[in-house]
Amino acid sequence: MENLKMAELLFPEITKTPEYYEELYPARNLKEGAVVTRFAPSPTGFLHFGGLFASFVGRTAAKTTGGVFFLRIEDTDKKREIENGVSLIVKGLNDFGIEIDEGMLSETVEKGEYGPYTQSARRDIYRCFVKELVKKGMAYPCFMSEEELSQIRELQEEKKELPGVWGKYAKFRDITVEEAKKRIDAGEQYVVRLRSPGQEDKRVKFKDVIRGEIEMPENIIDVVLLKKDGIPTYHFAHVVDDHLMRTTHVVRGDEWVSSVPIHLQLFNVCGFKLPKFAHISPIMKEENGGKRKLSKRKDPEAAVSFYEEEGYPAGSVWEYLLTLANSNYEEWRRANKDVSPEKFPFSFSKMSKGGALFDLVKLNDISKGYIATLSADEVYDLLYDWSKANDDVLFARLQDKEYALKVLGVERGNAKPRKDIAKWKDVRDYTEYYFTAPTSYEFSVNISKDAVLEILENYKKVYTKDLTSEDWFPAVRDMAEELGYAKNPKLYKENPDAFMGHVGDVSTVIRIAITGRSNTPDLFWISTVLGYEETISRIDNAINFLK
RNA sequence: GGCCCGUUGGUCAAGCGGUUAAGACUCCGCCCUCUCACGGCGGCGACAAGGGUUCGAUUCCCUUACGGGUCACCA
Repeated sequence: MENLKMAELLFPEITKTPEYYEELYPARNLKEGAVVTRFAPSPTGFLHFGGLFASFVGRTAAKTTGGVFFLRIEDTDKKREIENGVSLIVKGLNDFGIEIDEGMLSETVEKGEYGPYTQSARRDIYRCFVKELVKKGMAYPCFMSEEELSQIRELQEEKKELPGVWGKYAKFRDITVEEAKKRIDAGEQYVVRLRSPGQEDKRVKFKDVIRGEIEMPENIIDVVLLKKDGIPTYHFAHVVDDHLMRTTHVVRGDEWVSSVPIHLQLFNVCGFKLPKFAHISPIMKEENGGKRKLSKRKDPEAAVSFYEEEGYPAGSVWEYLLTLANSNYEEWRRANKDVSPEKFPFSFSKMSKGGALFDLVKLNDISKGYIATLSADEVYDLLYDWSKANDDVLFARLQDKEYALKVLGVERGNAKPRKDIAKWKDVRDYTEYYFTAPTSYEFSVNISKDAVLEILENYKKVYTKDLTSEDWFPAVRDMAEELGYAKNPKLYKENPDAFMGHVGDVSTVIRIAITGRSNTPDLFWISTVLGYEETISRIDNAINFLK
């Protein structure tokens, strides 16, 4: 009776019952084994790599099991919230192709039957469930002041006891309705706390799908359920939301494992079925020989916008994350070259328990491999979008699509495609010579100026309009031989004194004349892209430069 | 400090009582080759330390060290 009165005193405006919500959000009709999970960030800043990783894992788990992945915004802390926080997260997710089945699509728009997906819009739901707890005597109003709280904390530290409001320190546990009413009428503010049924010497066990069995002391703290502003804490909101949204797997960072005993207890007192937990280890960064968590403030690569700005395609980042999540992915990838990554049999239990160091070199390697599998058209489209926002010069160059496709198509699409582009930011420099003729040249010191001129003059005669790719190299080789160069490097090495050099030296001279560089892809194809006139004109430029 | 978790080559990692301790990235050779890239072959390089248990421990237990997380009316 007392409990019921207390509930009405605290929550007079709540008329709905938990049953109402249970019916409103029925069990999901999904096939056996389907994973329902979510990404539940606070809108406090840009999406960071750890968040992207967590949502990626959730997305992958849902996708590979025919489940649901949704985005819930945890905005119960108004103080830390920033403007456009939701948009920042949604954009970050979009940029990397993390698709959302349900939840927030923008600052105000959402989709799905289990909403609202923003916690601030769920106030009545939480209050309804807290009211129920009060009715059952499992929760109570607490009028302790901040000073009192820090006082008991000091005392507890002194006595080396568990800090927090528990047992004998929970002075409002048994407050009467009369007293509560008196204090409320007097304008006192209060929080609602759980009356923890935990016992000091008991332990709880749970199984994390990544980390396995974990055993910890049972929670005995009367945790805050509703803050003085009537808004729930993370702990309570998490329990109510994930129950009502029918989450099967709670995927989140491993900073949460230490509060699992609280969550376990909360699910229990509410009479909710327990979800499975998947606690992901953080991605680390090396610093001064040590490891530390990738930091939003200190590390540019912590912000997902870094990858967008550098021009790592979503597919590259996706594959990198997959190798980070399940290390057998690379092996699977090699065995299933043409299969979509979505078909990869993702497994929580294969995830690493320790934090992995973020490895940009590895990302580059994976990205090169990924970009090498793309067609010139695909590269063009991705590059077009990227340069539009990030590189005006490149963007202007891409306006001549026909030419750009030729440039991007050099040595692409064959059995051994080139792997030399890791990110779009590299492209401008990498393709520079297709768009601007070299203005200065550095020919090898081993070859005299006269010899260079001789090679170039002769090459103008050799390089004809109708030359094919099969004929090109033999023609260069013959020319080299005539001028006194060995027709292959081996011959030259065997008898260096007999030759002026070898065919490689000759083609390098030509290469530098045309591109200004000593290392480039196949010269014939470069010339083909440039066109006959341009090629000859560049040779002439080089000749004039030397004279 | 209490409570959790972790520690296999420079990095990411297989391994789950008996293995010459996989593989990938990096680095270094060689081959292919007109340069570069690709590709192929090969090499360098590891079970944090000490105790147990066991015929036998990288694998199981304990201790130590180191690293990480957490102990809010923040998530």
